[in-house]
Amino acid sequence: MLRVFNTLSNTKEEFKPINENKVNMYVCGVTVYDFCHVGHARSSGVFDIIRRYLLHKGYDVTFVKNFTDIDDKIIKRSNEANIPWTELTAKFMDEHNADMDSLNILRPTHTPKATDYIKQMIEMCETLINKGFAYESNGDIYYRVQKFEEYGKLSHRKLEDMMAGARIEVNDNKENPFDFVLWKAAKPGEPSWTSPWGEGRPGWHIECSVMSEDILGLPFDIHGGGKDLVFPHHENEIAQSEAACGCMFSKYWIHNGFVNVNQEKMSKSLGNFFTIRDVLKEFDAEIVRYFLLTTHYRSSLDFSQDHLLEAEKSLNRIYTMLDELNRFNPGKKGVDVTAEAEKMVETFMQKFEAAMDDDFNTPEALAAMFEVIRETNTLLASKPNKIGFPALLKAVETVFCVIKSVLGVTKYSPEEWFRINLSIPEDELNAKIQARTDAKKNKDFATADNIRNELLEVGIELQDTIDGTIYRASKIRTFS
RNA sequence: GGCGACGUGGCCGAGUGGUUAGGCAGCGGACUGCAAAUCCGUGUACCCCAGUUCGAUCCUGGGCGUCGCCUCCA
Repeated sequence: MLRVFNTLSNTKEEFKPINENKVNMYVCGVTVYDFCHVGHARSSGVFDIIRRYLLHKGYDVTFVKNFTDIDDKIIKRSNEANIPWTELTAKFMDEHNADMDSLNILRPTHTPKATDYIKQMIEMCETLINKGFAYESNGDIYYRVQKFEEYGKLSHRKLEDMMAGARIEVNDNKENPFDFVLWKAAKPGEPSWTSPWGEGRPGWHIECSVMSEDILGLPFDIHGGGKDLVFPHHENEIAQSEAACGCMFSKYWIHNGFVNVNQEKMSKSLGNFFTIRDVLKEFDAEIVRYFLLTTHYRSSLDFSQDHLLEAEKSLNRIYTMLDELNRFNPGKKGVDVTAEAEKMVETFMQKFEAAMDDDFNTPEALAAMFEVIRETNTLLASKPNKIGFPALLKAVETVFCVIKSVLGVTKYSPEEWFRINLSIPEDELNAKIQARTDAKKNKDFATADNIRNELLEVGIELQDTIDGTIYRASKIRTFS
């Protein structure tokens, strides 16, 4: 039984989709005016894994992630760069997609853009005005927060409490300082659309209300995003959508924790962010993806080079096992490990699903995977015979098929993984390995060790096995 | 000021009212020409104080500390 933590109830709840086998989910995407940073990677990674696990459970998942392609920051940035805002947003949508692809994040089923839904946003404004939930003021349209009795139910705060500690700016156009804008009148020179209230453009929150309803219908199953969106963004979405339709908006609300740098939230405003692009120059995308799995999605995740290096070592351990498995030649002698292999898969599946069923506990799921790795290494050391080895191979394939499809890591073959960072031509390397093998044959261990040390300095590690010498290349890093 | 989260062994990080998380690093052993990889063994861990309990790291109350939301933000 899958249990998910619902921000709305502040508890883990049994997950029961509204329609049998169908899951509709909507995740808030990015405002496209800059490159994505690691915080975006986390959010995207988290919801990708949630989606993949739901698929694994057999659900038919429709996954919507929007692009916010009109807002103050976009206008500002396009003015600064002196390029049309549409060009700016088109560029960063492409860049966003490239980053997400490299992180092995499945493309959403739908990726609506706010500006494609202007008409529907105007209609929702009209509906809300007609129902008394919104009002016009100098060409702006505001949501009348006090009219929506349940306002605050997601973020668990009361309007009165918020008013008491209010530290928000006074705006003469508003009836109440917590009223938020649905539609704003255009200033001269700004991009704008024609509306019943004159030229203007949409406020931020309304796009998600409109696009989710248009594509998924109401209510839908899961609405997600970063923790920082709980208030005001998601609270406001609920107010708009539930007031407009008179029904439930989303059944489950899922929010991911932040990425921290030195105990502080990584954010644009603090300026302590790393773009995905920059991190990928130093670390393979799979390392970044694995790193995201090492902490539960609701906790904050501390971003540092050390943690990425640890993630890399963990992946090395995984690929080492897979490599040794691939290279193993079973003999006539040996043991039949069929029973152990079958038991191993069974135990893994049980532990893996229990972990993921418990609010997508990926660190515990990884622990189950590492148990398979140790067990497999042990079984390999016991020399499986021609009957036992295929059973072991099949068992490991079954396990890693799940790891690949749900967690989205170990997409490489071991050969690829240990070759990504090869720093010298392979011919040259093979020649050196041959020279060392010759030296070893002549008991000239000094020469052999020199060659080995020389290669180690360029990131290539040699290992002697029964079937000859193999190599593993790792990235030479300039820092630390 | 209002609301909330967190504090686990050298580091990271799950979890539980009494019985092994897992990874990284360290130490001892096996293996190796030596290594590496791997396996085996190895750690008086749960911020402080009080309470509930036969028993609390896990429950309750208080304290200290860190962080987040309340303004754009994944």
